[in-house]
Amino acid sequence: MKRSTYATAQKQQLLDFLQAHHDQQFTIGALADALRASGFAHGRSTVYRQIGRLCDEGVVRRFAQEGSNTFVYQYIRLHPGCSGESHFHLKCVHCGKLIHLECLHLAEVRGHIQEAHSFRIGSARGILWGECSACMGKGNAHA
Amino acid sequence: MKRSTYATAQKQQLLDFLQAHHDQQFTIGALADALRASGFAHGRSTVYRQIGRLCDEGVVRRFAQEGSNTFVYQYIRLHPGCSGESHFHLKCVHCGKLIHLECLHLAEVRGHIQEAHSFRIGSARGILWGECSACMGKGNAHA
DNA sequence: TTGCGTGCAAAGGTTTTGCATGGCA
DNA sequence: TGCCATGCAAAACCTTTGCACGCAA
Repeated sequence: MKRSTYATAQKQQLLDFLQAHHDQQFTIGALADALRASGFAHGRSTVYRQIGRLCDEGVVRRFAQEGSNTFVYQYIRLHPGCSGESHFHLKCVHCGKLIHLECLHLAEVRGHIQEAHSFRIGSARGILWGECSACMGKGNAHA
Repeated sequence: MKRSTYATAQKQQLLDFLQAHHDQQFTIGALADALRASGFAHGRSTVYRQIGRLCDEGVVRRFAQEGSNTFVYQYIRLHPGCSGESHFHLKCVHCGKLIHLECLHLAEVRGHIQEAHSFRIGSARGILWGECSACMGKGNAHA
């Protein structure tokens, strides 16, 4: 199911960078800057286009931050033995950190919601927003 | 903690409209149009400003839709006896419908995640995206 | 050699801001 | 009467698109 694709240096560098920082989120501008520093001159359009492709492929996810209207992007690490059903993400509102959860307790939740509430949580969509332990300590304000 | 505020017709109409359609989401443009039809000429800037205020107050929430870069807004109905702890939302990826859930089973989940995974789900942030029963029947494609 | 990928610049669309006017208190 | 809210228009911003060149296959 691979399309016609060329393996370009830009594409590889972008993917490498995202994988290396899989628990962080980046704006397009930040990505372009970071990659420029890596030695290649990445145009913004290219980053947009590559990111768009990665989003389509499900490798990267786009998030909206509260209070901002620029989107951030983040690599979604898919564990080899990930069942999907029991796979959830916790995402910190403050720092954007993404925590991957493989927990049977949560698999049960998915089933419960489907049966008791007639609602099917998408396998890649089990994301709960909240506050990570690091940010909890810093006394960040909002709920 | 109310600020200095004047009760204007526009403000009231906007809130009324959002409350009356609390399970639907709207773009700013759609809101402006709908309100214009209601007899008042709502300028876009005003809608933006009022919506922004409502978001700050927690009465309205802003969502980003996949594949679109315009935001949608939705009234968040807060039930009188809502504990917060057991209050979750299910939001349909397809139609945007927001289902309010008061379920003890989920309250337990919140506790579990906090204890076992050191992560605190915000009381107003327990939102799970998926597919509602109506859209499931329509055979909508994506996960 | 073919045609996709890239980068620049321009276009497109959404959201924010400045400023004069109008309406609530 | 004072001052916030409104609405128009312009500005600011992010994202997408057009086009010519470069590079992978």
